[in-house]
Amino acid sequence: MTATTTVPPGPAAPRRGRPRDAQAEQAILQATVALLSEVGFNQLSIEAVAARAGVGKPTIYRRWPSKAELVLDAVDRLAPPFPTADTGDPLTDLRQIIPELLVRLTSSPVARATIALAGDPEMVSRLGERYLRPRREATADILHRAIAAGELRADIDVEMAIDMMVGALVYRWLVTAQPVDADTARRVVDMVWESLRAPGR
Amino acid sequence: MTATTTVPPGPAAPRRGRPRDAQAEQAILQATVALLSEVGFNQLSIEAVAARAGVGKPTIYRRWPSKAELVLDAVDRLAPPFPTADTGDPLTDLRQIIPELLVRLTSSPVARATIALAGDPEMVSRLGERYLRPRREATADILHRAIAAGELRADIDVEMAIDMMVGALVYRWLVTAQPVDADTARRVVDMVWESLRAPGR
Amino acid sequence: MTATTTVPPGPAAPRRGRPRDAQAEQAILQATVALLSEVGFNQLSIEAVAARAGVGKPTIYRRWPSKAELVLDAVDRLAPPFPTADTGDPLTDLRQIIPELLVRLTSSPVARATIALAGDPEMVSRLGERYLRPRREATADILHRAIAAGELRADIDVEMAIDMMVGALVYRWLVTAQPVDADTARRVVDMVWESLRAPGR
Amino acid sequence: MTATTTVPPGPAAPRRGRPRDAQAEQAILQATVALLSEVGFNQLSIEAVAARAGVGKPTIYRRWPSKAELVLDAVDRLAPPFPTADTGDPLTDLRQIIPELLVRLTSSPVARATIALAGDPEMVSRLGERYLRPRREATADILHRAIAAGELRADIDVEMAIDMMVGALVYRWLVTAQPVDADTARRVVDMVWESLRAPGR
DNA sequence: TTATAAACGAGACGGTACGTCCTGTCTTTTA
DNA sequence: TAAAAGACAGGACGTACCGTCTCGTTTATAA
Repeated sequence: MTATTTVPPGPAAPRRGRPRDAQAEQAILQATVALLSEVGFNQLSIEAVAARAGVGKPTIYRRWPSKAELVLDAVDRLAPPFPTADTGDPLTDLRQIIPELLVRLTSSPVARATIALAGDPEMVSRLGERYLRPRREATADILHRAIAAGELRADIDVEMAIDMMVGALVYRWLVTAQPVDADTARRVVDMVWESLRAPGR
Repeated sequence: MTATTTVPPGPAAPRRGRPRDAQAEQAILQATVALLSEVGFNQLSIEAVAARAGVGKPTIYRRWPSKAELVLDAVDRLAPPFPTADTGDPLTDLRQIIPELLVRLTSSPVARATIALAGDPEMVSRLGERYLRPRREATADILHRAIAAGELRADIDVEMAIDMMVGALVYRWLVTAQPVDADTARRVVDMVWESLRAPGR
Repeated sequence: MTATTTVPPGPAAPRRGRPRDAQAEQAILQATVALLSEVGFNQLSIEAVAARAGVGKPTIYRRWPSKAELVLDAVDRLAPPFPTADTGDPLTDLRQIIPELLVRLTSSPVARATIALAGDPEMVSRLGERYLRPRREATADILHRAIAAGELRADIDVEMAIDMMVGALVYRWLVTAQPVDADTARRVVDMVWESLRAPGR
Repeated sequence: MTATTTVPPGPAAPRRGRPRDAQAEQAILQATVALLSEVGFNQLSIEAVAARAGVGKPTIYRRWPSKAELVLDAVDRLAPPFPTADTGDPLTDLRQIIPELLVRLTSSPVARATIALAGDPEMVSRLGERYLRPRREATADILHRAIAAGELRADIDVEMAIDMMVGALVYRWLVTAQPVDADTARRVVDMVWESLRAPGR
């Protein structure tokens, strides 16, 4: 999604004047990502992004009102494509989707930089809406399928289950400052699955 | 612990010249905490801290080498006192210690500001050493007692169990931007406990 | 004269395409004059002129290559109509023409703005050619008539005499930042006339 | 005179904190003068002055609130030392002082740049107070001595006489964009002197 | 009548400079 | 000798204009 400040009123809005340069936008986002992984969020300056992208500063400010918004867009643009799985077996799906998601996330060059956004509550909710929600919903679907199939208890708190799986891994990554490997991720999935299993299965 | 750059050579060292003003140090830390909760880590400036504390900038730089170190100290100084529990029953202990810890943590005015420190891997490890480790170890002790008592399986990964409990709650707090209440924390504890219980108990 | 960059090749050149909008030109010049008297030459921006005139910036740049040229044209367009006099008596003519000229000049809203153009030698010569020369020549004519009539000495430096009259008044206006009144102007004329009078008259 | 914004309250005011660097001030004024003669007032940027002087921009803004004030000070600092004369004969004094003053003024590398200041009435009065007034008064003294000696009429307007001499020459320099030579200046002095001479001398 | 050509307003473009704020250091006076 | 005060060189901020360049839309002559 593009962070245009003025949204065109409709599909047939003519947008007078010279249109915005799509190449410039690409160059800015790429420069942002490159610099994020080089110097981190706090040391990132709009000035440097403009220089690296070969673009004037106003061209950046015309599109994004702040550094945080720019980084939000850049991270979003660069987010690893969401892994999906529907093998018919929910546990297999989970064992595939969660490790892949977390491994990708925590090995992304901008992942840690993204954390700095979490200092601002507003940014957290923006990140949540654009980045986390779709991934959460896919995971929730799998769990609901498992409940429908009788594999998991019917009274479980699906949201909490997701928080346990994702939270444990993200927290571990954050605190230990080391990437999360697929094996660890799978063990977490199994532990949570075990604690939610329907009795007698 | 105070981050003095020049450590006194011994307990009986007279330290020539005018001694450092302990009041100034207090004022600086208090001003830091106040500003952290007002404007957040990213917007916090040494300049503003000095002004609010009624202190010169060099007085701050003499004691702390960077904004991050200053914040680290301020957060540490303000950290809620660590809750302990040893009722004899490990589950009761966990049900007491974890909710109290998390509720305090996530309602602290500087909690969110602390997150911003996580953007810098160096700061993460510093935070971990000074703040998280003692709390982790107390929790690990409880789990080890439970294993020794035969209440939990002997082959469990204690570190991972802690990450699941704490991570789930921290992640939920971060992502939903809402405080964590004692009831939610207790449910997480119970879920994890259940998944680790020794068979037949 | 309008400072068109591309001069039409002749009076009967049809110039294909849409002709330039005369209304736009008027609006631009008027906006220029208005802004000149409001903010002065140095603070005048093409951007503001375009906005005030309800015109795009290229429409201005298409006609005038620089701010100085635009202001030159605007000043020229607004110059007070040149007073003339030929009563038969040169002193009477001078007493009429010089005060009127100077009073008009120094009370014009753009007069002071014009001074700023004098910072650029190129602009000075342009201003001289277009604005000052015709007025100078009319004044010189009067002095020459006076010489021919034997009222002034034959060996006087006419150019210098003009500089004394006009220069004294312009300088006074510039330095005292007050308008020049007709009475003062007439006294200057009389002083200079006196110092140039033919002996025995 | 130095354009310190905050004037020390008295001669014995200690002024706590690090004092302003006199070398920096010199470097700034010299850089200003150099750039003025290179690019003129309108093209002069504070940025370039700071770079040339090897100084941070705030160091300039701490001392001078605007480009105009800085230039005013630089011009003042560079003003040619005021020529004086008191030979006993007022006409000789005038013939000496006026040409020297005007020749110096109009040949200074920053003279034309100074003209741009005249676009702002405020600057004109500042310039007048600091630069023109003392020179005017010296000239007025000579004329008053001549009146007292009976060489000039008692009823003359001294201010106007000065405006005629100085104004004619400045105007000529401005309009013809050529330097004023000593001979021309002397002829102007003589013309004005002649028109003011007491009858019978 | 239909191209073709040029001007129109709007507004984005790469830039430069603005004047402000903050950085981390250095220098002075006071205690 | 550390304190406060405050100036220092430097660098990034976000803004205002610069002068140029598309855009899509008139408006007029030429084919």
